[in-house]
Amino acid sequence: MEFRHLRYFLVLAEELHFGRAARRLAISQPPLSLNLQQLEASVGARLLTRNSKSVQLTAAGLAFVPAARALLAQAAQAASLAKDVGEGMAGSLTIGFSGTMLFSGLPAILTRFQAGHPRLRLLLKELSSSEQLIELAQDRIDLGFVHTTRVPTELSQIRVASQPLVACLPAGHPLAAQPDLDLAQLKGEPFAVVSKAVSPDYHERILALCAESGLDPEIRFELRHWLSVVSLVAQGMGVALVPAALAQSALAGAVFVPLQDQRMRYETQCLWKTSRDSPALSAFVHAVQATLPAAL
Amino acid sequence: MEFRHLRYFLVLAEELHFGRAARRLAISQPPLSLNLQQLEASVGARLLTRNSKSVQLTAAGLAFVPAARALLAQAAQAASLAKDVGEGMAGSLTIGFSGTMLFSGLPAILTRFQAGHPRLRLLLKELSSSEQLIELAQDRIDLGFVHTTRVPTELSQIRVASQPLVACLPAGHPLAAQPDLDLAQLKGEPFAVVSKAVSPDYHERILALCAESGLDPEIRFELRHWLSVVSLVAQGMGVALVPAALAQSALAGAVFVPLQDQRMRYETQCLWKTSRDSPALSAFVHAVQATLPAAL
DNA sequence: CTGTCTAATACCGATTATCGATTCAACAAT
DNA sequence: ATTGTTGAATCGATAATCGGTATTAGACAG
Repeated sequence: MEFRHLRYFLVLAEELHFGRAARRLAISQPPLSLNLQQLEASVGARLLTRNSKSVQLTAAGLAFVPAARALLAQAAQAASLAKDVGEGMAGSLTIGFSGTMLFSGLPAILTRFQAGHPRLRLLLKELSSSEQLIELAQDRIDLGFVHTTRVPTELSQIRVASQPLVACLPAGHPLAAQPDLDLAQLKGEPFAVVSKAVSPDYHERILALCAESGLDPEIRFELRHWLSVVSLVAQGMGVALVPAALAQSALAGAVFVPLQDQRMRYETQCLWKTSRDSPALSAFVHAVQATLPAAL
Repeated sequence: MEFRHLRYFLVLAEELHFGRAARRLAISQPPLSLNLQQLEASVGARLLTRNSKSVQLTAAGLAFVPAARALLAQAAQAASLAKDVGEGMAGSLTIGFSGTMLFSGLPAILTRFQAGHPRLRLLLKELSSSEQLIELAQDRIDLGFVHTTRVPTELSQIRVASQPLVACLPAGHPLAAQPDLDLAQLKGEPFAVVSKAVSPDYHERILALCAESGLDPEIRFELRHWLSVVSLVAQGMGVALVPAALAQSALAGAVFVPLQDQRMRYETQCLWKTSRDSPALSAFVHAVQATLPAAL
C-alpha cells in the first residue's frame, strides 16, 4: 500500500468514474486502473465494482474511505507536528525554578514566551537550586532558574537577575522605620535563614558577609523556603537577610529595609545543558535573553 | 512521504546506526541514507543528527517516532478492516423483524450467526411487515423477517417458517380444554386482531378463512402488536386466531388450542434486495438457509 | 600519519510507473 | 441485427525511481 494509492482511491470514490478521476489527478486513465488494482491486491478485497457502465463502492470500499482519509490526514499532521517541534513551536519544555523567581520576572517571561509559542507545553517545577543542578544533569528538566555561583562546565548560563539583599524585619521592629541599615545594627537579633541543604551558596556567603561586618548572627531558624522565612519574620519571631524581590511577596507584617552595604548581591542564573539540542529550549533561551535589562 | 520512509525511519530510530539498520531492512546503506533525506525533506525538519561517530534522534525525530508507528499500524488495520468487511466478517448488518419472530427462531439464528461473525455488528429493528418492505426499498435495513405473501420482484426471499394458526382463548374459557376446535365454534365471540395497517395480508386472509367456515367474526379489538392481542385475550376480554409460535410467549392466562382446519398457515419470509451486494448480507442469508429445517 | 569506521555521494542497472494506442464489453440508436 | 458511443482493461514503449556497487569525506584510535 502506498499513499499514492490512497489519494487515487479517494478521488475515485468521489467521482465514481475512472476518466474524470484521472483528469482530476492529472494522470491518464490506465495508471489509475492499475493503481486501484494494486491497492485492492494489497488490501485483499475489491473496493469498487466496475463494469463498462458504472463504478460503485463495495461494502469494503465504503469502509475503507474514512480509513484512507484518516491516514492521509494523519500523515500530514505527523509531518507538521515534527516540523513544529523542529522549530520549537510545539512539544514540551520542562523548566525548574526556585520559588523566589515568582517575584522576580519568571511570570513575565513565561507569559510573554507562551504568547509567541502557544502550542508549546511548559511544565514548571519548583525546586531548590541544588535540586535543579541534579535534575539538569539527569535531563529531567530542560532549563532551570537557580541561585548558584558554582556552575558545572557542561551547563550554559545567563545571569537573569542580580538583586541586593535587604533586611526583613517585623512591622513593629524599632529599626523598621529607618531608611536604611548597617548590618551591625542587627547584632543580637534572632536570625532566620534558608537551610544549608536548600541553598548552600547563600548560606556560606551570608555568613562571610556578616563576619566581615563584625556581626556574628544568632541563627535560630533554618527554613526550607524563602516564603517561610518572610512569614516567620512577619510574625515577629526574628529578622532575616533576604533578596529584595521578596518585598513583592505582599506578606502582611513584614517590612523590608535596604542595607547600606550593597556589595552582597543575590544572583539568579538561567542554566541549561549546552549539549542539549532542543529547538524549544533554544527558543526559550532566546526569549529569556530578550527580556533582560540591558544593564546586566 | 511514503510508507517505505516510515518503515526505514523506525528501524533507524531503533538502531541509531545506518549500517545495522540497513542490514535489518535487507537493503544497503546508501539508499537508507537517501530515504531518510527524502523523509526529512518532506517533513521539513531534521529527524536524526548524524556524523561519522554517532546518530541521534532530534526532538522532531523523537516526536515523529510514535506518529510513524501509528501510521503504519493504522494502514495495516485499515487494510485488514476492509478485507474483513469484504468477507462479511466485519461491518454492520441492519435486520428488520416482526415481533413474533422472537418466538419462532430469530434468537437462535442470531446467536449462532454472531458466534461465527463476532466482529459484525447486528442492528435489530422491530418493524411491522409493511414497514419492513418500505425500509428494504429505501436500503434502511439490509434484510427483514416479514409475514407477507406479496413480495416485490426486486427482493429475494427464503421462507423460514410456516406455522398453523391456532385459537387463543382465556384460560377459563369453556372451549379452552378441548384438544382442538372448529372455527365455527367461535361464533359470537369478541375477536381481537392485529390492525390492518400493521399486517394487511393477515387481516385479509383471516377474514377469508372465516367466511369460508361460515363464520362472521365480531372484530371488537384492533391492536398494533401480536403480544397485545395475546395479552388482551389473557385478560379474558376476547379470543383470537394467532400464529402457533405465540404459544411460547409464556403470557399467563392465555391458552392456545389447535384448529381442525390447518390449511391457513402463517408464513415467515426472509427478504432482502437482490441487487444489494453486501458480504455480510450474503453471509447472513447463508446462515439463515443453514438453519432451515429440511422440510420447508 | 595510517588504519578503521561511518555516513554521504556518484554512478549504473533493474524494476516500476506512466503514457498513448488499442481492445473489449455494454448499452443506445438506427 | 448492426452500428456507434462510452468506459474500463490491456498492451507496448518510454521515463522515472529505487536500490546496488564503488567511492569519497570525516572522525577518531593506534
